[in-house]
Amino acid sequence: MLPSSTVENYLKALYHAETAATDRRLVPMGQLAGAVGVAPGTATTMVKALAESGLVEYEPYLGVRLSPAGTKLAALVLRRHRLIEQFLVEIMGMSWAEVHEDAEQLEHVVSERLVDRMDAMLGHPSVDPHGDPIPTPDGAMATHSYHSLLTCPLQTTVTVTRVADQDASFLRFLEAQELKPGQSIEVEARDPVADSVRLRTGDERLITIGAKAASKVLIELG
Amino acid sequence: MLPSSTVENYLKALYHAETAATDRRLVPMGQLAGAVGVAPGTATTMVKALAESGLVEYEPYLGVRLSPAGTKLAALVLRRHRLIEQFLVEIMGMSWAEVHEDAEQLEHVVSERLVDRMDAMLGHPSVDPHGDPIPTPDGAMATHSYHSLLTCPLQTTVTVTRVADQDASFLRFLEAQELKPGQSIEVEARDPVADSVRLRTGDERLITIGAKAASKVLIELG
DNA sequence: AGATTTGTTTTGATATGTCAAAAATATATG
DNA sequence: CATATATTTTTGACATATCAAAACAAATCT
Repeated sequence: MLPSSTVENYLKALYHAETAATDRRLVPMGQLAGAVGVAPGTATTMVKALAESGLVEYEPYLGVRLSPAGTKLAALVLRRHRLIEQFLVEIMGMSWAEVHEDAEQLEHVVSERLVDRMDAMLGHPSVDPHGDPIPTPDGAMATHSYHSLLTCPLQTTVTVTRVADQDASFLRFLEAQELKPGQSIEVEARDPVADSVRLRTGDERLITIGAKAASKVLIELG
Repeated sequence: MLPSSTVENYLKALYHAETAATDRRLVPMGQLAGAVGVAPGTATTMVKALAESGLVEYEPYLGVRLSPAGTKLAALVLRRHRLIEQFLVEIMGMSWAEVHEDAEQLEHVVSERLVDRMDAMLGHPSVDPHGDPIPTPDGAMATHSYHSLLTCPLQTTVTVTRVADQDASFLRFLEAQELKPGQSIEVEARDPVADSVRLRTGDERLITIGAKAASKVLIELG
């Protein structure tokens, strides 16, 4: 039986929660419920069903983690999602700030045939418009540990490679400030008291952003 | 409240049933249930709910017809469906025989933004790959009465303009026989006893097809 | 430790969409 | 026109996914 879009959304949320966490602990139910947007009790019910199907491992009162099967399924959903985003931007000329919602719907209905076709038209891309890696058809995802504008060395040219946030207004802000993946910048200074980071963009403009925003802009040295 | 895909499918089935019928009678429940692929009782329940929402007019034991509001909604679903099919064929290079299933899923989730973008990329097409007319954004559909290979004059050059069937193997057959919309042919003869129609294709091949198949190939004179 | 707060599970309901089979109605046949 | 056949509706049930609020467990704080 193929997983409903509801199941796919729970698995995706778990995948994100697990990769966001530094350690390998269980994801608490409250967090999962919040991520999926349901009441806590609903998440409990659903997780018990997922455990029944072998997609997750569930420890009552402690939390839940994806099983190998669940991890693979989640990766395939992400593959669809990210290929769709790349397609919407590259082929259909949509803004990287507005494709997330569309991809969120389409990821549950596109056929494998369609995904393969998009993949081919895009030349088998390895990342989506936000720099997120696109898993392979067998569910393997390149894992890369990034610096962010909050952790990288100062006064050094770095390249934005990934943005860990899908919020449209944040993405539009980054676009306006020339902070999209691929663009080069330099961190001038950080001010822990003001909770801010001062940047010098490629065209020599100086801008200051908050620490939380800075932590979402992932970079590579050079 | 926006209509679920289930509702959209019922409306679409009714639209097809109504335009397929020569007269303007009510669509019987059994036919609707068959078209949607549910048990008769299920259709009754659903139709009562649709009537409640003002999308159909329901006459117990007699049948059901779309209300003006229901007709418009159905036309908008068809608009999405047909634009998607055209997009999959023209932009994504998929076969006209295989796009129906994908469109059937996508039609319920594409955003208006996405539909508009496809429409623009395609140059605001008036028909889809099967020659079916694409309704306008306000739900207006060009109605055109066609001849078919079963009713058109003999020994006269005609152009295939529309195919009233979505079956993949039938469409592949037509493609192989050079009977896609746009291609010119001539009806040599009809044999009522053998229930067949003999055609001369553009490249002078002679082929014979059954009357039922012939009735699904719609044409224009010249 | 005992009490409070926080987080989780259970319980009882609800909404949507579906089926099988019994009951009701309409249509066709002799 | 009365009965047999078709179709349609009703009924009772089920699956999925959800919530609110009560019950329960764990962690935290004097």
